[in-house]
This record gives sequence, structure tokens and C-alpha cells, in this order.
Amino acid sequence: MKDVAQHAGVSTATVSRVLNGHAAPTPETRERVLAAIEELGYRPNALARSLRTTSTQTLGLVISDLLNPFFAEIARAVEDEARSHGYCVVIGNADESAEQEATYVRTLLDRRVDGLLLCPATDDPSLVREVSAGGVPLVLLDRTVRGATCPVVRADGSEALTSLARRLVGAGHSRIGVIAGPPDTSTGRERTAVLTAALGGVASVVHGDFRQESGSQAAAKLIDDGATALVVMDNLMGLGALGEIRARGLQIPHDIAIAVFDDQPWFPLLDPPITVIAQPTVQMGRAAARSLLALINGQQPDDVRLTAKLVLRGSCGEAEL
Amino acid sequence: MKDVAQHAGVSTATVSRVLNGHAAPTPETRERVLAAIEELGYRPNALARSLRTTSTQTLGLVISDLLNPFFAEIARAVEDEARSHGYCVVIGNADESAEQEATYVRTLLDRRVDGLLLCPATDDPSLVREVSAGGVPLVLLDRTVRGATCPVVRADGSEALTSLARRLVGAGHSRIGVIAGPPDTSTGRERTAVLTAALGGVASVVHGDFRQESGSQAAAKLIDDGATALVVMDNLMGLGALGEIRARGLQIPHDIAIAVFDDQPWFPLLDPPITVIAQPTVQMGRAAARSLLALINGQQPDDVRLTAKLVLRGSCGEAEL
DNA sequence: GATACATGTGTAATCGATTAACTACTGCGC
DNA sequence: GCGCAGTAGTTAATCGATTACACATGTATC
Repeated sequence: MKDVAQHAGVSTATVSRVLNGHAAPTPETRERVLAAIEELGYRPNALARSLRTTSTQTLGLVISDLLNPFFAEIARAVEDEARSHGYCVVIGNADESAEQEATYVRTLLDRRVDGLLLCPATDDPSLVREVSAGGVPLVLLDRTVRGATCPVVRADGSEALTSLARRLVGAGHSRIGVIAGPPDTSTGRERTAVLTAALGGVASVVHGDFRQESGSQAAAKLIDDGATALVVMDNLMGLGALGEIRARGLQIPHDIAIAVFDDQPWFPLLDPPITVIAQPTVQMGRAAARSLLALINGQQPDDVRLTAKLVLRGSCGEAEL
Repeated sequence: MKDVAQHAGVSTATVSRVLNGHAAPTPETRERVLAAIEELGYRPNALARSLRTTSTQTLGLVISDLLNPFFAEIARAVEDEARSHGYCVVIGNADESAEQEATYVRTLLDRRVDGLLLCPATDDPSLVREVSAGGVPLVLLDRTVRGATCPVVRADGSEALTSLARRLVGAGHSRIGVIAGPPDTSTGRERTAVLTAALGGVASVVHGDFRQESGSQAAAKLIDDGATALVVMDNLMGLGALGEIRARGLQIPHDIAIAVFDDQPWFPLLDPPITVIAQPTVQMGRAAARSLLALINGQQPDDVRLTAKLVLRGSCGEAEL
């Protein structure tokens, strides 16, 4: 910057003003400065700028698993929304581990992100408290924690789950296996609670860990126990369950019905296509980013509750209903 | 930091020494400083540190599309490798747009990443030159550019493609449709060149844009033109092609054979399972990160060329061979 | 007891920007 | 010709760390 100033025959203050679009500099001075910048290929140091202004124009996003298309879509939406407001997004991959999650959150805080979006790995509120104590704007996404005091953005699947339950029971299923998320995540608990309530006693629940492998294992166990329908609470576990069904040579929906939480672009390619509860991932991501930006700007955004929708495709024997 | 120093009754220099594990401070002083840090909940400002040390312990990764599982896996692997060396990764999503790619690269440079991993959207070398001119360590991943002078990490599918071509021709296909990547990407051109050479005249090529939609369109066109086999050069376009096949009610492999570049966890679930050329994504990501770290440490890593493997599953009528 | 040397700590410059406070100049009215 | 307002630009403090150098103290050597 000093070089640019010298080159243009002005002071660094003037260069800075030109850079930041202040009113002061003469068009003629501005011209000279811009020429010098161009000539020297000068690019301002964002670190120095942020240090001085205490604003990094960056949001942190800590998600459980980048390989899960559900989170990838959310990440993508967050990024789009953030970019359209001049913010960057730094993504941290917690790998469904609370420890790694904490590490990433701290790293992002050390780098002074202007705000943080978090999909908490567990419902333990201590990390959230830590962030809030630091005064950093925080929005929770997809999952919440016990006693959360910050805005939360999530999708409500209650209606879809209830409707799904009615259909399954109506179709005569009397042993319905539920492959749920971990009981220490809000989504794991809530979705399961709603569904089992709606199923009224015909459900048996196995908890997985939101990973493919746990889906196969849970499916194996439930099928062994005589389940004639499976409801899987996450797309990766759904992948595992479908693999197990295929490995056993079972016919969907004749031998076993299946429905999965989270839609995937390849579900319609299966035979029969998979019935899902689709979450509005793009809207969730955008809404979360908007809430966070509002918080950063000193407003107090409300919680956002979007609706997940049941999409009937055939894997629950819809044709027969 | 001043507060911590005051609290511990020492100077900021001593606090800094304790923080950085210098030999100097007495165990007793160190103890006092650590206590003060603990008590005040102090966390060092990474921006200030980086400004002073000119090292951010951060790698930039600019990829074409986060929603493409191929790149998501790579990102994941890069991150793992980087983290194990104490580095963070900032991911930028170029969305297959050269313009957005350039924007991201510049943003990352402005933030003074210690090195950059790039999956170039086109083979135009100007952006690469710009980075090199800035003296920032750079490694290309998956794709290269014309006259690249930096290390490149990629997977070689020549052998797999040749072997696939032999099988298709051997199975009697005489009209083979190739859904290729954009001709201005190295992967788009090279894979197509190898395959068409091996097919020797029975191939007709349509270029897509590495997106699902272009896959369906290309498949539609090729099928209309009488293709009895499709080779798709990327998993998203493969998804589109499979959708088109399904929409037309064609049977795989009886009516049409298909093979896809890039494996996906759900390919084995289809009926028949999809034959693929699988790239070693995790190894590619890790190798790229290692090359970049080597470059940062002043070494001159060689290009890395991994091998993509043909995985026969049935969608090309392998049973009949 | 003076000299040299090691050791632990403090002082202050520095990284590259922003910006408040100040100075210099121009032009205008009386 | 003087004062005043307004504008364009400079000087220097600042953000929060690191680190070369200076300094004070304690120990070893002759």
C-alpha cells in the first residue's frame, strides 16, 4: 500500500479512501491512485483490514458431514445467500464428532468470523454457551440444543411423519421398524417421538448414527425381528437400509415397504422409486444465512420453521392404497 | 493479551512466549500466565498473529461444485490431510463458472492462504499464472490447464477406458454414445480422446457441462440417434442419463448398456448395478494436500498420477461376455 | 571483587490496513 | 486585505499479535 501511495504521489490514507469509496479524493487523484494500483498489481491485505475494522465479512458454517448430500445442499445454499450479501463462508466438517465440532468452532472464532452457523452434533448446550459468551452471533441449523437462546432454523416433519404413519398403518403393517438418529440429537429424538406416537405401538425403534453402515445394521436387525415396513430418518442410513434389503433379495414394497427422511436425486431411479419426506434444504440454508446476517446487523430474527413434505413414490406400496 | 499480561504481572512478550512454547519463561511464570489465560478465557486473535507471521495455516480449495459427490469426497480428503498437519481448509465453490472461480481465488489470496488447491473450470492458464505471479504455492487437482507449470494431481482413466471400449465393441455394440465433459476442460478432452480412439469409429460424442440436466439431454439425443450403449464421463451427467433411460422405459443392459465415470455409493442399488470407472478420490485429495504442503515447505513435489479402475457390475451386460 | 556469561523478562518496532485530527490551500464576501 | 468556510490531503494512533534487542539478575571463573 505504501508503494502504491508513493507511486501515485499521495499518502496511504488517500489510497485507503480511494479503495473504500470515500467522498474526499478528487476524481483526478482517484484516477492516479487506481492507475498505480493497476500497475503494481496491488491487492489489499484482508487480514490487516479485518484486524483494524474488526469485521471479516466471513461466516463460519460447522456441519456434521460434508459427504451427506443433505448438508452439502445446505452448505451450498448458505454460501449463495452469503455471497449475495458480500460475505464469504468458511465450512468446517465436524464428522458427527462433538470434539471435532468444538475444535472447529474455536478455530473459526479465533479467526474472528462475523457470525457462526452451527448444526450441533449433540444437544449439549455447552458449546453454544461458549460461543454466546464470546458475543459472536450464532444461529443453529437443522438441530437445536437444550435450552438454546439463539435463533434456530429447521424443518418440521411432524405432519409428514404423521401422514406417513397413517398410510403405513392403513396399509396393514403391524410391525414397523424405525431407524432413528442418535437419541442425543434433537432431530433424532423429535422425529422418532412424533412417528412412534402416530404409529401407536406398532413401532420398534433402533438408533443409528446418521451413517450408512448403521443403517444396514439397523435394517438387518429390524427385518430379522419381522418388520414389514421401515422408516429411515436420514438419507445415509437410508442408503444402508436399501443395501441390506437388496442384499437379502427382498422386493419393495411387496416384502418390505420403506420410506426415507431427506430426498435424494437418485431415489426416483430405484424400482420402485423411494417415498420420502423431503426437507427444503435450499430454503433452510438461505433462511439460516439471512437470520445470521440479521443478527450481525443487530436485529433479533425469529426462529424459522419450514415444513418437510411427504413425497409418495411407490416404495410404501402407495399404489395399493 | 494486554489484560492477560497485566493479570499475570508480566509483559505481553512473555505471554506470547508462553503461548508459542518458547524455552525462555520459567515454569513458574508459565504457570501464572496460563492461569491468567484460563481465568480471562483469553483466545489469541488469529488475524493479528497471521498479519505478523505472514502465515495463516490455511489452505484454499476451489472446486467446481460442492454438490457433486466426487468433489465433496475430494474436499473431505483434503481437509483430513490438512488437519493432520495443523492446517485448515477454506472451500470455495466455483459452480463450474470461470468467473466465479476467479473471484474466489482472489478472495482466498487476499486472505493470504498459505497455498491453493484448484480444480480449474477451464483450461485457460491465465488464472493459474496470476496466482503463480503472486508467488502463492499452487497445486492443480483433477484437471490441468494449458502449459501448467505447477504440480498436478489427477487420476488416469486411459487403461480403464480402453478396457471398457474393448468390452463394448466385443459385445457387438456398433453405435456407442459418449457423453463427454466440456471440451475446454482437460478431463473432458482427454477422456473422450482416449475412448473414441479405442472405440475406433463407432463412437458419437455429445459434450455436456458436468451437470445432471445436460446428461439427460445428451442421452436423449444419443438414444434417438440409435446408440445401444452409453459411456458417461461424470457422475452427475450419469444421473441425468439414467433418468432419461428410465423415463423412456428402456431396459439396462438389454435395450441400452451404460457405464459411468466416477463411482457412487448408490450405483450398486440399481438393477442392474452400474458399471463404473472408479476414481481414487480420497487418495487424490490426500495426495494433492500433501503436494501443496510440500510446496509450502519449499520442496518441489512431482506430479501425481493415480489410476482409475474399471468396476464391472452388470449395466454393460457383463454377464453375457 | 571484577569480569564474563547465561538466563529470564521487558521495551518497542513491526505487520498492513483504517480513520480521527490536523494542516494547507482555494475562493468568497465584506 | 482579512476572516471564514469548505475541500483535499497528510500525519500518526490504532487493531493484536511476534520478536530483535536491551536490560537486570545470578552464577562461574580467575
